Order: sequence, then structure tokens, then C-alpha cells
Amino acid sequence: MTESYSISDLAGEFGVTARAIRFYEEKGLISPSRNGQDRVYGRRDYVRLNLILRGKRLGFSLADIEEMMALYNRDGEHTEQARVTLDKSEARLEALKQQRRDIDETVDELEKICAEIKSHLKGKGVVNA
Amino acid sequence: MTESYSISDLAGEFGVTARAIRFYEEKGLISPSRNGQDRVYGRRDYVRLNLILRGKRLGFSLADIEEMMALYNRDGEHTEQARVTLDKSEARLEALKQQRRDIDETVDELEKICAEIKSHLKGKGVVNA
DNA sequence: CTTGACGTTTACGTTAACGTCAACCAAAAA
DNA sequence: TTTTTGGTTGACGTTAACGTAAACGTCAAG
Repeated sequence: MTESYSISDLAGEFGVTARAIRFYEEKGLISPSRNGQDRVYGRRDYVRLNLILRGKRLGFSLADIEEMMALYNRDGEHTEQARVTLDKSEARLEALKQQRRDIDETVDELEKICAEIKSHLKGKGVVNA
Repeated sequence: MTESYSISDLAGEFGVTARAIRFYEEKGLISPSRNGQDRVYGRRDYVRLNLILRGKRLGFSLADIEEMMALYNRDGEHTEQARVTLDKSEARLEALKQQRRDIDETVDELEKICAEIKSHLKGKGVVNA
């Protein structure tokens, strides 16, 4: 009952190629178990792949994504290491918030453009949406 | 008084290399005028460079950015072309909104991590921020 | 039994976005 | 006048993130 997936299951689910998935493994971002020679992906791998793709949508490099995922894997928490993790997390947060500001600006501008075009198209029976 | 900049002025202002700026020009994203052989950047170039860099922070490719900037340059607006522009704008908007959702999720997760670490570091006099 | 469908590894190819010279010109400063 | 300082055009180098192809194993269906 421990849900498992083949490589093409995952490729299908997430809309990526098997090659890409193997590549992420090669980079150490996921580590599926094996059934003989074949890769077997479990819940953990599924979640990680999801995180990877979200990171990609945000424009992060795989190296960035690896670092971010490491932040989730805090274990024993030695004090010194915890501080490092905290600093990295806060740096990431700053970058993400800058990104959100950038998005907000861009969205506003694009929405204005859309509005203008729509009003331009008005009175022409061209609007179908 | 028509404010103008040298290539290193811009490079300094935006924290990019002159090489990068020339590269953007080579790709047709900006087109400064010339004073003899030297490039002279005006207000328009300044604004465009700003848009380029914002696009980059959002993880867009230069080709994407070029397309987005073209959306701003609507001119005579032939009806048919206007529809194309509208469709493209709306597609971009969708992608941006997805990106915003991704950011919100990631920010939430990172903030939780920060909070946990902070509480872990409490009672240890290690918190300096 | 052989033909797919699906999986594997190994390895070279590709594109984007610059970095890094080299070799040059021109004006300003020493 | 020689030397900076800042700019220019090639042209080749580099890294990331896969794509693509070759060559092979495996198991179920025809």
C-alpha cells in the first residue's frame, strides 16, 4: 500500500520526460529505490519531484532547488547549523518577496494592456471570450 | 536635458556587466543611439533594461521578455493583431498568477521553517537578529 | 519465438546567456 | 608624448539542463 510509481508514471503525472527525471537523480535531487534494475519511486520521491518542478517554475536553478530542499530536511539541529539554515532561509525569503513584487507590477501592467485592447475591440463584435 | 547614459553608467546602476548589456542589444532587446562609435542610452533604453532585468528575476528567457515587451508597444492596433496581443497577454497573466501561487506556497513553508528554527534557538542566546 | 513496450546506461549534441580574452581606437590625464 | 581610462568589435570558452541516439535487458502478447 506504500504507493509507488514507475518512471513513466511520474513523467506522465508531471508532464516531464523520463530523461529529466533521471537527470534530477543524477544531480542528487531524488533517490528512488530499485526493483532489480528498474527505478521505483515512492511518496517521498513524488513530493520531491513536485518541489523541484515548483522551483523550476519560479526560475530557480537545480542547485538552488537542492539547497532549498535541504532546508526542509533539518534533522538533529546542531545549533551552529541551525543558524546557517536560518540565514539561508531568510535570504531565500527575501528573494521570493522581491519576486512577488516583480510579479505584482507585471500583472498590473499586463492587465492594463488587456483592458485597453478590450475596449479597443469593443464595438466591433470581435470579443468572444 | 534628455538624460543619457554611457554603457558603464547603466551597468553600474543596474549591477550588470557591459557585456550583458551589449548582448541584450545584439538580441534586439534594446537599441541605443551612437555618438560616433560609442553607445548612448536614453530614457527609453533605461526603461527597457529595467524591464529586461525584472523579467530575468522572474525566470523568463530573453525570448520571453522580448515577446512581453512587444506587448507594450501596441501602435496602430489593427484589429486582428490586437486579438493576438490580447491572447498572448492573457496567457502571460495566467503563467504569472501560477507563479504567484507557487511563491506564496514556498514563502509559507520557508516562514514555518524559520519560525521553528528560531524557537529552537531560543533559550540559547544565539538569536541576534 | 519474435516483436513491442518499457526500462537501463553511456555518451555525445544543443541552446541560452553570458564570460573572457585579444586587438583595436580615442580622448583625457600625467 | 606616453599612459590611462573607457569604449568598440570579433571570436572562442563555459555552464546548465536537458535532448537524442546507440546498444542492451525483460517480460507479456501475438
